[in-house]
Amino acid sequence: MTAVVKPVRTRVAPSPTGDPHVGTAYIALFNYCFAKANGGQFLLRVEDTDQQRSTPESEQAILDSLRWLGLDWDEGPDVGGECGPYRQSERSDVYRRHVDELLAKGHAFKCYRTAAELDELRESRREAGQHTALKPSDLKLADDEQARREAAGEPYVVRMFVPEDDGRCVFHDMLRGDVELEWGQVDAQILLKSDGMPTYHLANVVDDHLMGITHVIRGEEWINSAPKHKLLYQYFGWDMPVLCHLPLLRNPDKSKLSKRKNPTSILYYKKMGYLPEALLNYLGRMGWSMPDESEKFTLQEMIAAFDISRVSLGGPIFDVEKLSWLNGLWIRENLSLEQLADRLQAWALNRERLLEILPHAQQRMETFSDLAPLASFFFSGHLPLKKENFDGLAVNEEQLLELLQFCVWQLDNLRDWNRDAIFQSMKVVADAMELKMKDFVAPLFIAVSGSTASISVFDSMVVLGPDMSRARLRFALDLLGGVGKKKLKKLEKRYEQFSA
RNA sequence: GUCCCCUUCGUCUAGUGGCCUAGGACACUGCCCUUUCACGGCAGUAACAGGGGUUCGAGUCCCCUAGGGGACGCCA
Repeated sequence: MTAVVKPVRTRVAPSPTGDPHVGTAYIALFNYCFAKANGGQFLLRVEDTDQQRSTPESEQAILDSLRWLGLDWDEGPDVGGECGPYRQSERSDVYRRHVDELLAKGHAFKCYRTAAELDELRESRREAGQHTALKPSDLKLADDEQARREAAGEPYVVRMFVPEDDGRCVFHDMLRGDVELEWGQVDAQILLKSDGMPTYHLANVVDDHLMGITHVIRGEEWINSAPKHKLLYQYFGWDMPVLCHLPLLRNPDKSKLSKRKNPTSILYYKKMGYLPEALLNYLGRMGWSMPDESEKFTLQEMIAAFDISRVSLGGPIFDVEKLSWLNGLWIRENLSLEQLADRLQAWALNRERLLEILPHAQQRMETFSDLAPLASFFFSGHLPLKKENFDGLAVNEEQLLELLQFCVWQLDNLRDWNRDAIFQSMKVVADAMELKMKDFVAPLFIAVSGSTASISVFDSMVVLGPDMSRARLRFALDLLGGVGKKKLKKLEKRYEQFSA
């Protein structure tokens, strides 16, 4: 097999809260190395057609994070904006035109089914049979009803036709060889939503084609959608890129790496004081190894030795401890004292960061030397807390755990990170637990800043940022023994009641 | 529930049929270095999920079982 020059593109999607996810960097890293090692381009497109969650800020956060890590992307062809969702009408028009083409060729159809009808259809299928995949024939309305809804201008989506017989779809994966899936599992995927936006599946295929993508390296969770994508390429009459599905990064309990169980935001690791080189290096050791098994290597060294067949398929568990060891190695062996001073200054001891903290510190200072004890928790990772630090609070032990757990969940779901939003979301918990604000915030003070005599928790959380704040609360929760599984379920129910 | 993917020390991994008495790294334990703590050095504990094949020979190839994960959305 000979290597051909391949432009490679990776897609990155913002998460609902806008945190750039390490999983995204992981996929990007392998795309980057594959492209560079094969003389191709690394093209990037931030992708999210969901207007609810995608914001210019969340898109920018991902781009900034990748740049911080040193994964610079190449200029790609202009297929409707270099990144960002398909908000603008002129950009969604690209997809509209392609959908019209499929409609005209008879590969897609308009579907006027309502959400309630879909639920019912799925429910009855689940009860009766095996598959829940909805086929074109299941969705079909009587001709007169279809005509009626169309005439009434009811909202519709455009779905793709899929085979309804018993055959199987075979596609090739660079690492797994031929993968076979049953067509019976493939539903009549929506291509165009009723708001006129394309779904990932359509946008993905159209963009890849227009950008001249030859290799798609993505996460394992996409294996099951490969048949849909293959079908779309056939419908359009386009060549399909080579597919490669990378294993998923895992939590210590082996589930897919998630924010609820592990800090997943790149920003968290940045704030924690990890070097971008070390984080990238560590990501490169996830499911991959240098031919000589070196533990420490640069991006350039990784590219020079890159061979995608060296990827191992077991889902690697993200081990913060080993990452920390590696980071220490980088600090000790790769930085001169001058460089270390520069890095530290850029990391936290810079003017902007100081100006964020000083408004809260100034009133509480008598001498300059008061700053360190007052503000040290802003520069810390995990606080040196002990169980005893939580003694003597107005809340009992059980309430304490509940309170922290509720707050963690509340903050997980918080989109806007500012003082008011944080305060409001915390107040919801205080009210639900029928606690006085003073009693309620005391444990938060300890968890976030290490002491009840400190800068306002809400202000502190704003400065610390979402990832570090959440990590502090989670750390306190763990320190206090955590919440058992049974208890957790009960709490989840209670939480659902008052958070909705 | 249905389908797909995966399975070497607790964790990351090496291993592409004989070089495997299974190697390295993190973590852990012990010793050395050291006024302390780290760093560093040395040593130790620890794995081929189970069962069947194929083969002169299997961690490596095939099948079954088990376990884990993922997908089944007008999310990506």
